[in-house]
Amino acid sequence: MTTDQTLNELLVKIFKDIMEIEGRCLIRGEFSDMTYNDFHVIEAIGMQEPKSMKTVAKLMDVTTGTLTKAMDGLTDKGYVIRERSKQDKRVVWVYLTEKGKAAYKHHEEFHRDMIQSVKGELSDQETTVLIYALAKLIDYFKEKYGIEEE
Amino acid sequence: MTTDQTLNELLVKIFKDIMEIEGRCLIRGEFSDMTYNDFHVIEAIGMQEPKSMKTVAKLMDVTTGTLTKAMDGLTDKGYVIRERSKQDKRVVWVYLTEKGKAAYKHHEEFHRDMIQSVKGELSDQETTVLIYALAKLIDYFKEKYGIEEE
DNA sequence: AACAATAAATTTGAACGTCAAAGTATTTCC
DNA sequence: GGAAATACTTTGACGTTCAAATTTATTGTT
Repeated sequence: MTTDQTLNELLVKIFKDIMEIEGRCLIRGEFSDMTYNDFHVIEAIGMQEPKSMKTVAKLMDVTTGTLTKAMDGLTDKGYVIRERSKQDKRVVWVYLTEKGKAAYKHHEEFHRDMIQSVKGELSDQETTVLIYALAKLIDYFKEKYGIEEE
Repeated sequence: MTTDQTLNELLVKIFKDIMEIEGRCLIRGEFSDMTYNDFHVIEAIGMQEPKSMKTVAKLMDVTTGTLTKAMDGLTDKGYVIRERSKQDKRVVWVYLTEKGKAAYKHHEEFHRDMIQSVKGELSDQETTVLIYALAKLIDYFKEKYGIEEE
């Protein structure tokens, strides 16, 4: 087995594992009525001020139509509040309820835990190489495929 | 910026990029009638001998019902051949057509390019460390979350 | 040999995520 | 005031997924 094959298989497997672990760890307990996508919407809304639908849709790289549907579910389930702007009545502001903020923190905590776990398993030197390699890969993507920052 | 934040952001970004690039690079030209999922089915079928529906479904971690639907599309589009076994008439064998094999290679090439770019940027020693680090992470995931090999 | 249990695949019905395109209400600009 | 642009929602279509029901075939038991 060449190192190329090994590296490829490891990357593919890491990818798959993280997907599976994220689903398994996030959607449980008080958050079992949520979907994987719901967490990403909540992440995009953020903890700070309200955002317009347009802004959130851009952050997520989806159409506003798609977002409207997702937001229907999140407001029904009590994670998000939708409010028509009074200044500009075309605009709808969305922001997290307390429940929504709890979900945000739950998601954030998962990521923090995962990073801690990763770092706990690696030496400082290994962590450095990992960060370097990932950054290289992102640079390469940007150069070759023109992937832009959001 | 702490290394924790860096690592988290890199991982999140890598995920997003790979999803976007894979979609953008794979589904084009002669393969523009395919979906992202189609490529994963084709990968699971493989270039070698035929596989049963059951086997492919297990490899992909989906129900056979889900796979049947995906396979409907792939046979219609001419990437896969379905044949009922004569030994055991419950079993259906699936295997790639020439077109299917071309799609397999197209997908494989994308991954090879990606790996080459990573390796091109790293020294032999760094590559060794990276492989070691990734393997360690996978072991850790398996232990902590019980993620199993397919 | 008959019958029950098991097995492989397909079908059905439901839910979700996605987009493009059409529709509604509002604002901006000339 | 009217045309164009904007923000959002709705609609219709398709893809992915599952659980559960169904069909067909094989295996195991008595």
